[in-house]
Amino acid sequence: MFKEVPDLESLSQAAECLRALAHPVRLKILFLLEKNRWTVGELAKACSIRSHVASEHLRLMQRCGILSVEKEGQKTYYQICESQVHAILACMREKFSKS
Amino acid sequence: MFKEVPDLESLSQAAECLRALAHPVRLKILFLLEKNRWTVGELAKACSIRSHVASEHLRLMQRCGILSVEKEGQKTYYQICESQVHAILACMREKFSKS
DNA sequence: TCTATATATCGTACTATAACGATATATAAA
DNA sequence: TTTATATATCGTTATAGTACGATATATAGA
Repeated sequence: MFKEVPDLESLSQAAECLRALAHPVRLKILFLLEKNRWTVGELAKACSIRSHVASEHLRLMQRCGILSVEKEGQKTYYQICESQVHAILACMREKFSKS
Repeated sequence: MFKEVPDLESLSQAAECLRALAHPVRLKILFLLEKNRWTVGELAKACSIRSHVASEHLRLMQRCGILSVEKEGQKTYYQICESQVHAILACMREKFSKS
């Protein structure tokens, strides 16, 4: 099996996904979501940001298929629904974790 | 071994690296560099861009430690020097390749 | 030395992102 | 129904990223 370079359309989609990950707060959110789903408010508190800001980051990642949503009453739970994200988080952890 | 969330400094560095990948042309360049080193001009031609634009993309990726340079005469060869990049390219290929 | 080639850099204009306050909506509880 | 809580959206402003033409540098060959 020899590896081709993806076409421009695929490359653009891939770039869009990577841009969605490429923000310190969004990365933190993803690391928090690695094991469990969290609500907007919980994530906002954990990241020391206002919840409407968290909401915008979450919606951005949802739009490009990284996160999925579950509404329960007032609360909205977000979780990772794109399996490749775990591999990318693992790469980042390996390269940047200070241990 | 339990997984911690990286600190903000690490998250910012990680985000910077991901931003360096998150562009269709830069992704294409990286896919081309997957096996061999290429010159600026070769990459520019393969990506249908002017070589000074290629040069800027390459320098950007070099600055954050993704690419390394070898000058030989007039030519400048770039190559991937960050091993995690291969894993990320594999993720992108898996998700976006149309096969 | 002069010229061509390859690459890099600079200044500018354009576009995209991000953060913010204000406001809107939706649910729950009083 | 009124009020509080949780989340989402909007409009604005600030900042960062991108592409471009022009120009600079560095090497090779005539």
